[in-house]
Amino acid sequence: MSHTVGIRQTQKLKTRQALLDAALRLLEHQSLSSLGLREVTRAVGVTPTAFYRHFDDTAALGVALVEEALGSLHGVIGAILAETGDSETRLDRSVELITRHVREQPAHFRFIAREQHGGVGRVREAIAAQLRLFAEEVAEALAAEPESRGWSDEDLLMLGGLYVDHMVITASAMLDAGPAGEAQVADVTRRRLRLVTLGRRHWLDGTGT
Amino acid sequence: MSHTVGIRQTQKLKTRQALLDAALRLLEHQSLSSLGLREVTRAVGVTPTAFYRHFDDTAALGVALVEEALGSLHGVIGAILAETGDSETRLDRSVELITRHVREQPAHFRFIAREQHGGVGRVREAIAAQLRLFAEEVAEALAAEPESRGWSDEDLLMLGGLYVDHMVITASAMLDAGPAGEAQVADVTRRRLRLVTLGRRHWLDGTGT
DNA sequence: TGTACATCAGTGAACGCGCGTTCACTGATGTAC
DNA sequence: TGTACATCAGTGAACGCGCGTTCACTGATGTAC
Repeated sequence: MSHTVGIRQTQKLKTRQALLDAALRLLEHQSLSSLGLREVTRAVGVTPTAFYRHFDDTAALGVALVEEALGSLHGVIGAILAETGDSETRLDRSVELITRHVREQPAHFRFIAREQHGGVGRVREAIAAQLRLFAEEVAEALAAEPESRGWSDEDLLMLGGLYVDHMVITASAMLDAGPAGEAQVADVTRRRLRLVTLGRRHWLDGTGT
Repeated sequence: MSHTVGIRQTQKLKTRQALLDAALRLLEHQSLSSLGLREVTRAVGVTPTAFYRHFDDTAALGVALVEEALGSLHGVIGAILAETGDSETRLDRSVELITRHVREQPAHFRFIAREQHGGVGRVREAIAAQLRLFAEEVAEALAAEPESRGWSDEDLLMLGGLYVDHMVITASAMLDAGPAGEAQVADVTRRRLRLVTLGRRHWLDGTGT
């Protein structure tokens, strides 16, 4: 029962993480399909063959990066939406949240934006699956709000997807704009979300509810 | 004055177009940063060195593809928005237009979606410039509508950008969904646009206009 | 129209280089008794 | 606790291959007279 993780496993995980970190850094200026296995191992300081102890190929490493980038975000958006306050306040909080995450983890967001429609199928699918999950989580959180009375599940999912797509757009616009243009991107995003909120409020007008 | 284009120039343009066509086909399953110059010339049937008579490198070829893919769309969106009819009809027409273009030119749209945030800076910039232009054109067309009375230029540009971003999202969603899922993507897009239209209608509520 | 020269799109050989993958290996860590 | 064997993360040499780019070239097209 003395399972104190083990020196071997600890070291292996450390190398694996080093490979992921090095790859993420290299991917800031190129896309996954042109990332070389040797390039990554060289950056870490291990032999090319060591790579195979951790991943089958660079596509598998990419899938692991998707998990690392998006896995920790589950629940975060739902938590924001579950907050109280008027719509304007919550909207500001949402934009702040994205801004902060992008500022703290730019490489992760750049990777997701780049590979969402990139050349590696398995990675595209992994990202799509995570974003679909997000959309469903947001839809579920929206369903709990009084403003959603009378909304069909389908329409809630449509709105959830719209919010998620806007998160991605905003994140990648901020990366493109850099720190200097961050405030302007945040401003445009707030106005877009305000317009969506208005649309949401009048969605059922004339439906007789 | 006998400038009947010239055999030499005609042949050169033909080869250039063949390079563009071959590249576009190869780019359906990979991204530009991993596209090889030799791969393209091999597909066309010319020697690798012939490539340099037309482009400095694959990035330059990518920029030419951006022009080919988006250059012809200028005015098209404005024309749709300039049409008359109730908002629901025009919305249907817009979604039909995107659907048709994507079905007819899937490779071009896939290329744009893939390289919008891809690994090649010059191509990213070329796409961003074109999309910014589209947003401005849409904003201008919107400004001419009576529904836009009281709107600031800034808000019109925000709305134009929102429409353009949704075009791109829709196009890439349709490519991901394939012919089978096309109808469903069109349906969700229509509902999203309907929500945006509602928001637009109530944008100035409480402003005193 | 005919001739002599200039242009230039495409050729073909050659280069050095880094790639992904294989293989047998080493030596520290883990396990059974 | 000590010993003998098993495991396995990382090594290092080797392979065949396709890459981007250079260079001097060829021969059809274009131009000047």
